[in-house]
Amino acid sequence: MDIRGLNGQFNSTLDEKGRILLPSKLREQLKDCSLVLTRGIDKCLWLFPEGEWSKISHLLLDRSSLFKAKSQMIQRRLLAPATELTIDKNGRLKIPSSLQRSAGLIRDCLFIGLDDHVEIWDEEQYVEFEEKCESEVKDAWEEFGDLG
Amino acid sequence: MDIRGLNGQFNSTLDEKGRILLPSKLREQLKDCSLVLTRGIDKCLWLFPEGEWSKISHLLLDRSSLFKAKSQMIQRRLLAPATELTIDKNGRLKIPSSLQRSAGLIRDCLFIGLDDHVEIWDEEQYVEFEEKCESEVKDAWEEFGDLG
DNA sequence: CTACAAATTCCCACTTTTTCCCACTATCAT
DNA sequence: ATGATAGTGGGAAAAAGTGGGAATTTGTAG
Repeated sequence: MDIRGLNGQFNSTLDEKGRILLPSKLREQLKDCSLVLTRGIDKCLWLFPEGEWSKISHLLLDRSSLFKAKSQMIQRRLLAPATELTIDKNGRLKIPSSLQRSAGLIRDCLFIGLDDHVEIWDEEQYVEFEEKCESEVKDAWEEFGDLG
Repeated sequence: MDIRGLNGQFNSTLDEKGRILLPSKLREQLKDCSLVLTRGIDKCLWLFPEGEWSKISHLLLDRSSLFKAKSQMIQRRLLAPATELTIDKNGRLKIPSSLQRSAGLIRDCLFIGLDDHVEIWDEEQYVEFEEKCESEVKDAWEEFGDLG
């Protein structure tokens, strides 16, 4: 199914068994979708409704070739780690341990809605990342204004 | 048999006898195929379902010539090391020691599904390789976005 | 051709991880 | 209070993963 309008920022904690509660607002929006989780471009995970993900993955696969180093790398980095998730009876997701590690998830996490997908960050990692980007945000904002 | 849609990223360990467990999801997908293992282009091994491998190997042979140094090189590097594997009763593969050496497999390994084949990396080698490629991935991703 | 060592295969047993359920607490509105 | 939703934790069965001994094959030197 195709979902848009995912938004909001929520805290949630990962337990020792690698489970994390999907915040209720997101759960509400996503309850009828299959979900796909994969590594994001930054140090986070991306959670997609299956419909949105399949658009992206097909586009990538169509353009990829065993003979092109770049497309192989994109496949390794984004397509391969993708895994289908289900929401358990308590509304939680099980994050595979390899994905926990790649995003550096420890315990306190952040869900960030980005319209067609949701990012999952380790809270500490995210604060760090945001600081690092603060100056870039200002530049990006000015640049953005020039386009209008 | 012809298999597509191989994906996922899995850890597995090579034991002292050169055996490695094929992760259960891949095992499920590959249980009815003969498998071919050969050296990959990067420092890894390539595991192909026989059907996909035969496409590739024929393609390579068709384009190659005794008189061209490059095609001889490709034959030596990719076709010659190819060996047929079987899955044992416990779901493991026996990796010939020459292939272990060429990919630098020690103990902790990574299986990476790439649609029509699976790569087998030494974990440490892969982490190193990925770091080296991280910026390239970001560029490729932006480029990809411009096409959509 | 035989005898011995090395390597491979087969099989069993153990450990770890994952999955499925259920129980408990907290908060809020009725 | 009471019942509903949100959030946490943990036990136990099942599945996945790991190691190693014994049997069998292979290869080699006498």
